[in-house]
Amino acid sequence: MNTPDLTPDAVVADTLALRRIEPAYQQIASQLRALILEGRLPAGSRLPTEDKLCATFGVSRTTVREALRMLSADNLVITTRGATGGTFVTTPDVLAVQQRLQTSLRLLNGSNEISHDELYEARVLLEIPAVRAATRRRTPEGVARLRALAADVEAARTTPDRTTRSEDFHQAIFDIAGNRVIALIAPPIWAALSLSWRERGSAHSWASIDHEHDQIMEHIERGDEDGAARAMLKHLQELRDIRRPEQS
Amino acid sequence: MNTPDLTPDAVVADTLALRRIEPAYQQIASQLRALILEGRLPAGSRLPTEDKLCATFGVSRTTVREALRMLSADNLVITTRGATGGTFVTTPDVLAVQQRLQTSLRLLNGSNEISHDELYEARVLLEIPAVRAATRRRTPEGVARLRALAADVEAARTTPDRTTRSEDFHQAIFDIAGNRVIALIAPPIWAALSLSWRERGSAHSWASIDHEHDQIMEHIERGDEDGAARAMLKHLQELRDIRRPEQS
DNA sequence: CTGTATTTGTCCGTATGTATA
DNA sequence: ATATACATACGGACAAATACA
Repeated sequence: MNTPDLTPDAVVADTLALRRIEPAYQQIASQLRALILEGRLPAGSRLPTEDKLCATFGVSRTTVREALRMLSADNLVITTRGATGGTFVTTPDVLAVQQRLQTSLRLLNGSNEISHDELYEARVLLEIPAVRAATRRRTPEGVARLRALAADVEAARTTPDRTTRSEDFHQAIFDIAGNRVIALIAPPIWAALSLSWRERGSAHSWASIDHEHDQIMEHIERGDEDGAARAMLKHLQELRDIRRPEQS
Repeated sequence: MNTPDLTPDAVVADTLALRRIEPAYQQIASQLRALILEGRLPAGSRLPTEDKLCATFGVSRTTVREALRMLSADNLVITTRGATGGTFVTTPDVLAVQQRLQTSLRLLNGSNEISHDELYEARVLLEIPAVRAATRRRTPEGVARLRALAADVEAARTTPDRTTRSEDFHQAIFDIAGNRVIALIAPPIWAALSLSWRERGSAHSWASIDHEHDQIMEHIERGDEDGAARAMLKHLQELRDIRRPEQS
């Protein structure tokens, strides 16, 4: 009656929509994960003890623990030891999300699924609109903060320190721009980018970078959106050229 | 001699830079993770069997397995059963990265660390530069693909189907824009956004959406970057207004 | 300060399921 | 069909950390 040209096995699998069986620990992890994502287990709430989870799921303690380890790797729960210990639903953490995204981008870059040039272009594509938004939404406090950070960059003497301070300066622009989604996504892209860049800072290039920072700040302060965008683009190109000198 | 106003405990902890002890399974996961990220365990390579890992780390099987579960939750390894089974380093997977980013954004949105408006603005901030890049880098094949997808949207009759097709249309623009970093990041943002949007498609709004798609396509085809950007902005605003009608 | 209870961390031994040769 | 190699799962036990009386 039912597609007689298929093998009996295939018919059964197809008509009943059978799925490959999943290990117990994965099923448990999936169920708990769903509860957390649906908000039925709110952040900070405590899961049952491992023994109770064993009872409810009808599995051994090893199985439950493996499921909990998966959730903790997802940054969905943390477990603490001791009398008042247990497994608790974590509050979402921006930093953890950024670190995870960074390693993912790094791996995708390593396997040539995304290229160096795309990372750089993505940075430009994020940072130009961001500096425009920052110009529109600037506040006296924000501008003052930028000035202080630019001074920190100039004061830094070693290359690693300079790099860190410079990233703070750029991050501050994202903060002033006021979009936390963009502010969250941009740093992992920079980080993945700079992992394959060789640092080549010289006293000469540092001076020109300081000058570019100043120009960006001035345009932001004056409310000159186009000028700020132009200055930022020039700055990013300069940063790229410093770190990847032409190799003839 | 050494900061005598601190408690002895604090002095010891400070001078020796002591760290909180980590469970064995976390240490093992960290070590293996580092090996994978450094590329010393290339994608596809096979880890030692659980028994051998027990021997090298000097721990029991339980501990090794919990560490492996953490790595598998990170999408760094997969394990298969059977004689030729074992634990293998995975090749980086774009889809897995996107899904993870989506759930992260969803959680951050739920805990008010990022707002609805920021998600929408982020979409605009990514999509306007993308449609500009797509216009510059358009190819006849790409434009033909856009036409086909726009026709698919018009042909779709149910609201969910329409939504899916429309996302395909937008995704195609990202593909033509040629930046896989942006193309990777945008969909999770949409998805997190649409989770809190109520679908409210009506026949009337569908017609205007189809018209906007056509206009975007025409500007891309003519190479009119500014026009394409304007049309896209108008379209995104329309999409927002449909789904979030003013609630007076 | 000293148990004591609670809970996770870790180990061992054993049995089962699964895929390959 | 049988053997082999591997992950999966169980149950029991003890150690270690933490809070609290």
